[in-house]
Amino acid sequence: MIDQEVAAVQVAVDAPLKNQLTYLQNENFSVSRGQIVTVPLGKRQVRGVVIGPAKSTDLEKAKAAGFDLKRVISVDDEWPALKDPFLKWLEWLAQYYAYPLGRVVQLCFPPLSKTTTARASKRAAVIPTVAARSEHAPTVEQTACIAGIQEHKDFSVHLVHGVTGSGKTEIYLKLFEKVLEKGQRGIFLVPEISLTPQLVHRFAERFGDKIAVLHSQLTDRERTNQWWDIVTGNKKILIGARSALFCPIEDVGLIVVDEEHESSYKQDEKLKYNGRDSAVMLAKFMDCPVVLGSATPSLESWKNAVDKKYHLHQLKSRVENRPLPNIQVVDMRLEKDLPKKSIEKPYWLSQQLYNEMKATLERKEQVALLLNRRGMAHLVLCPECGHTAECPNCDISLTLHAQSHLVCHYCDYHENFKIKCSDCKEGELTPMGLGTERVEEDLKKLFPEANVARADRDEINSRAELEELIEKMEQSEIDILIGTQMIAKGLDFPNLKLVGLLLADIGFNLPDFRSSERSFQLITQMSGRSGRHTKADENPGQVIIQTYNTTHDSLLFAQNHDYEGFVQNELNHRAQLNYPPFHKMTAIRVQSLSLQKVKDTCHVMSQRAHAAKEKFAIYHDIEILGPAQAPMAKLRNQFRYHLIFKHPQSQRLNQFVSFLLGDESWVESQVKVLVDIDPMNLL
DNA sequence: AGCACGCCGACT
DNA sequence: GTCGGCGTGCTC
Repeated sequence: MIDQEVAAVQVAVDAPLKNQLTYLQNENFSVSRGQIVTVPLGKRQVRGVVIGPAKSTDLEKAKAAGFDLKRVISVDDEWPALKDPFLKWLEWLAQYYAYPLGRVVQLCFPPLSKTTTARASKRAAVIPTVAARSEHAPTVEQTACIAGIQEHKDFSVHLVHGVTGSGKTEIYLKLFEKVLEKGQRGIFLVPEISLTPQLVHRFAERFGDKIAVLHSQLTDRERTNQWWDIVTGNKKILIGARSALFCPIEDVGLIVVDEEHESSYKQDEKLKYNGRDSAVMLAKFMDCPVVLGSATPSLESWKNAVDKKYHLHQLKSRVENRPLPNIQVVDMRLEKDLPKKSIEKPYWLSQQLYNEMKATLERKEQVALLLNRRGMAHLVLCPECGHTAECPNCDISLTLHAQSHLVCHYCDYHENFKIKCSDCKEGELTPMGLGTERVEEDLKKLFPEANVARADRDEINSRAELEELIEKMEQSEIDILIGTQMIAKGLDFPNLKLVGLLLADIGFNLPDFRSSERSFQLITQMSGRSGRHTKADENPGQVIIQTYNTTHDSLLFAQNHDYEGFVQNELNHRAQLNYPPFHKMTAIRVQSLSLQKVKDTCHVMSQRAHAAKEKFAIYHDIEILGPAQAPMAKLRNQFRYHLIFKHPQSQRLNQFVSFLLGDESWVESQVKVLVDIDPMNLL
């Protein structure tokens, strides 16, 4: 009697509802788990996924809440029903990331419906047609790595730690070849930024038209067509950014996550999932191997490898024994004491980097400079009264662009730059601090013969523009490239022999426990762009790091190419402070236009948290931090506070948070409470 | 998320 | 009078 069969189903509908809704079966047909259906919801009709038969308790609950059950309207037969390993994965996501299943499920649908007639498009083909290219024989290390992974055909996680230029992509290609031979399909996940034409080209050379690509710059029609190509099995390998995981592919034989350490795998709105972690779980449900690759693995993955949860495969040398670049550190504090040379050199450029640039350009080789800050000046300051121009909507100073515009990098606020100080009406606002725009301008004066190009979010807005830049770099039409972290990832230019990091300090002291790890990764990744194609007997690529803090751990270990030394050192710090990867973290963000409401809500939340911790033995070990102002205390006019919870087990933490937020009725109106599981960004 | 309802100020 | 702005509440 308890679980009596009733002619009703539970449906996850397209609405932000915590639970599934109960619907009666249609008299004319019967639906079951996984099927995509249309159901009535209020005055409209919405799409939903059938999760399973309703139990008598579900019916009673709905009746008690005063609902007259409605009927399923129709089955959407355009889409095949979601198969169980995949649906179970979606359920895991909803549960783990505390997000309504109905909203998670909606990510599995393409934006448009299936096309019946192909229309001619003027846009370039999504997948280029390219000639096959002969491949290099794999190195001993590569062969060992491939063999080590191929021993496993069931679920297993492999961490491939290979220095920059060690040929990780070749390993992925070989592994995918085997997947195709077995008639299975594969997923290749990359951070959005490194999903470049170069990469797609490389896969197209090997697999011809068997690949599909999903990224944010496709039109809705292109995206829909790529989606169907891979779902129907017309195409076999899906290359995509994190959202590609939601493509309901069957018979997956391998998932590869490249640059697994990248924080951009974490989505920081709506469903705040981590693409890397979700890929590992998907592989688990699909029961296939998953490969995580990086030159600088995240501490989370590294610890899993050390603990033998992941299989570790290391590549310690570059292909063809090409040498690793030579890294020098320049102390910028000593620069101002150097005797003045005849040449008028900008203050941000050290003598050493200037000399190397000159020599490199004379050899007709390329230079890339990294400065992780856009604009002309990072802030404008009145020397008379100390007033700085700040964004009225955010807790941040305005950046000067093109000598005329003050821009906020966090919202769309901008105003004209007026020299006269608006505060004391006396002083003149002076540009301070360096940005890529300023560097570009100075470089053009300093090296008038050289072609200088800039790559940052202001200059490169589309895939086409990035493609054009890459093309110019490959053709050596650019001599000096100045860019933000946009240029640090995945790019491979044979003639690039000198890399300069202008201000390595940016990021060393951000109020985020991952700032050292991020700095180490950025320095290592950027250094890895230098001299990738120098032969074993040639001079290695050069890297010059300018800094005011020459003794920072990230710098010293990066200089010696000592990843393992860095992680060991950093793991010790994290262990002492109970930070990830030792403890799991969950952040609860509270935001509102009213500062008082934010504070009040945090206060109540904190009391509830402490009460639960005291009352229940299972929660005694939960660590509660805050409430505190978020480091960006005001953003887009919203005040922001957060609470952070830590515990060694994610399951216990999850339980605690759902207990805290199960009933949100006490939260005042106009206050937003957002949960971030495994946050990557505490700003 | 949508969609309706209801309360207020502004305009024919 | 009524049109339309948005804050609030509800959906099996």
